[in-house]
This record gives sequence, structure tokens and C-alpha cells, in this order.
Amino acid sequence: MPVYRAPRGTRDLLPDERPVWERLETLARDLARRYGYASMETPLFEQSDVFERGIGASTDVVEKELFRVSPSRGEDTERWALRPEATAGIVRAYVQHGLQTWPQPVRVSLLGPMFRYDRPQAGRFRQFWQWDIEAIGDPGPAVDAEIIELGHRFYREAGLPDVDVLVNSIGDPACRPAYHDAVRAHFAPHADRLAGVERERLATNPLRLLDSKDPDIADLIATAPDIADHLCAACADHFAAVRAHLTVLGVPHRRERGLVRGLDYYTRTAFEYYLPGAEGQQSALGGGGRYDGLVELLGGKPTPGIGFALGLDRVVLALADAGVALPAPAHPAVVVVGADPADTATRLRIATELRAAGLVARADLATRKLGRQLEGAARDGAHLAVIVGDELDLGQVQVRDLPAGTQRLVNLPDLARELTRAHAGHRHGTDAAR
RNA sequence: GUGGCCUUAGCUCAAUCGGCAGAGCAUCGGAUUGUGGCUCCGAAGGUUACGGGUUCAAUCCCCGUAGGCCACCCCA
Repeated sequence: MPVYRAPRGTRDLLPDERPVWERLETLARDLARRYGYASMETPLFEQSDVFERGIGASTDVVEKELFRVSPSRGEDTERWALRPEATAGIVRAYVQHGLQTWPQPVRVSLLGPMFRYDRPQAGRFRQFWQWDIEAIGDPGPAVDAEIIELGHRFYREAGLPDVDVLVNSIGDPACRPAYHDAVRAHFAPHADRLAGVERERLATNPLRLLDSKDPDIADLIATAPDIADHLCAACADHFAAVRAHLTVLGVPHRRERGLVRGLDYYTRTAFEYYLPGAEGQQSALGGGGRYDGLVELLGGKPTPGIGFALGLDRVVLALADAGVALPAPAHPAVVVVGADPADTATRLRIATELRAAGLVARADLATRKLGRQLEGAARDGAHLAVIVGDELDLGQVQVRDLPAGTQRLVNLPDLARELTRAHAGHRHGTDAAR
């Protein structure tokens, strides 16, 4: 057994699984570009305050999952934490760099690793990847629908057409306090039936009780007051408009009254994407919501915002479970092999010249006999082999078409052009077949 | 953070009652000198996750640690 291993909850993405990830990354970047969401990056760690204030000190993410780091030396007295999500950092950057002076809303996209010091499980890691989309500076319901539709489209184009879209409104500071009171009043007479954590939540964040899966209180949850009946007129109008826009866009969705989201900064619109039929923990594929108070909370002017985070690890798992055909690893177009096993220099020189001409080419650098070299080329999926032999004295090499099993002599000065032409023919053929 | 199940070669798994640790796949090499995917032969690969304990003897029984999985909690 190896002495060293990847830290708990992290893993290596080896070359054979990278193609799926690259496809998802490419899709996310392409969608962001098509929708006008500009790429940005923030540090992988921030002052822990950014998360504690932004996400909320009483949330699970901050209370037990924040991945704190400290410099081993230096005069820094700051407390740092690896980012558990992207929104807080993006909003911090928005405030720091005065992005409120840019045309509003500011539409941004970020793709990268997030960290939560959680107990690992299938589909749950301490380092995981999210694609994050934010629109900061637009209060209107139309942008809510634009973003929800964007997430839905990502899943569809990724190969998961049946993802459930769940939406809800959790009100705003004008109407939520009264609803909190109503929920407390509903549960208070039955406090003895609540588990320890649940009783704490009754005081700190009664909304969280509503998405509890505790079967002992399922009946209480079912009969709890519905926030839809407690929204102020502004929130109710906003939510109705979001749903109307989604209908116009043709995004199938349903309201889930228990959907409240785990982060404190959310207001009004909350939404989640679920994998239908999946058991338990991996079924939450992504989610997001509106956070109209967050910019102000992190020191900016009152500014509305909305965004989502999609978990790419879970999409990869879902695609594998669904049996979606995964892209094959890239293979070289041309492999240069030689009759003289020891003459690696000539093979390497010719491959280098082909690369300089723009071809995807590698040389077989092992000192093994020609048969083995061809075997390796075929297994790599190469279409063409250049065979270097005695003909080199006449300025010629053999070009072998591996799938067809045919070959012919080519003059060295013509080699790159011939290979480019032959490979183009193959590419058309294989693409059509795929 | 709580509870349960699990860990043998790179991967998937065997090993009778506690008695010399094996197979398939993958890797590398060979099958008369310059031609591949098939076939045949061979090699390499192990402190049985790690550390203790019981025993003449431990992959096997006991304890601890680490890691994985599952259910909670919660999220992505």
C-alpha cells in the first residue's frame, strides 16, 4: 500500500475520466458565453468573515463545514477559510472593485473547486467542483427566470434531460419575520417531539424545520403554515412573475413549499435541480436563489442579486449512472514507428517536424521491435503510422493506414501534407460514424 | 459530528477448521532477423490498509488508527 494518498474527501481525476469533465467545463463556458455571463475568478480562500457574515454564522456550512486554514508563520493575524461556495467571494470582489459602477446587472460565471470539511460520502467530497452563475444588480423577476432556465439548459445539453426544477419563494425582510412567528407558533406546542437540532432551529431558523426529513414530525411539517399565504404583496408578485416567465420559456417546474435553502443570504426566489428517481444524497444536483441583502451585508450599497451553483461531481456521477455515452480520451492522429528499435532519434525528429506542421503526432520512443510499436499505435487509436526503415536512404517512409491495413511510400518533403490530407479523410469518416 | 458495514497485486475477486497468498483483466517481454488489435508462452507485481494483542502458527480471532461505502445531519 502506498505511503501517501490523496487527503480524505479529495480525489485524483486521472486521464481516463478527464474527458467527461472537459466536456462539462466546455459546455458551461460555452453557455456562459452564449448568455452573456463573463468569466471571472476569485481566490480559493478568503477571510473567514466573508463566509461567516455572508453565508450566516448559524448555517451548517459555516458552523461545521468551513475548511479553515492558517498560515504556518508570518505576521498575519487574519483568519482564513477555503471557499465553501462561490457567491460570497464574488460579491466581496464586486464590492471591493466598485463593480456597481459597471452597467448593471453584472453577469459573471465562475468554475472551480469548492471546499467543505464534511464527512465524505458517495457524491459528497471535501473538494468538489461547482459551476457558478451570478447576476448582480437586477431586482426584476425576468433575470430569475433567465438564470433558472440557464441551469436547466445545462443539464439538458449535458445529457440529463429529465432534471426536476423546484422553485419557491422564501419572502424578504418585510414579510419573513411574521412567517417565522407563525411557524414557531405551529411547532411550539409540540416542542417535546423535536430532536435537539430541530429545537435549536425553532429558535434560530424555523424555516429549516420545513425541509427536515425526520419522519417523526412529517405530520407537523405537512400541516405547517405555507409561506405562500404569508408573502407580502411585493414578494408574491415577484414569485408569480418568475413562474410566469418560466412558463413562457417552456421550463417545466413545480413549487416545493419545503424548499428553503441552507444559506442565510437568500431572499425571495429559491430553486433547486433534482435528479428524479435517484435515492437520497446525490439527488441534489444544484441550486440557487436571490440574495438581495448580501451586497450590503458585505459592505456595499443595497444591491439585489441572484445566482446558482451546480455541482459538477454529481453531474458526472449522474451521467455514469444514466449510461450516457462518455467521450473517449483523445488519441494521436499519427504515430511514428521504426524498423530499427534503437533509432529513437530519427523517430523523434520526424514526429517533431510533423508537430511543427500542426499535426497531432507522437513517436514511439521505446526500443522495442516494430510489431510492438505498431501494436501500441493501434491501441492508442491512432489512424496513421509512419514507418521509418531502409527507404529513409531514398528520402522515403511508409505511411500506414491502421484501420484499413494499407500502406504506401511517401517522399519526406510531402509527408506532412499527405498525413494532413489522409487524417482529414479519417476525421470525417469517424465523426459521421460516432 | 452520530451509528452500521467494509479494506487481499494497478483493477475485479479467491484462499476449506487458524496451517507455504492465488486467478482473471491490465502492464512488460518472447513466439528465427521490416508490420498491429486475435492466439500461445513467460516475467514482474504483496510487510494481506497501518499499529498492537492472542496463538507453536493469523488474510482468518480481539483492540486501536486510517481510508472507503451506507444511513443520519446537511448540502453540491
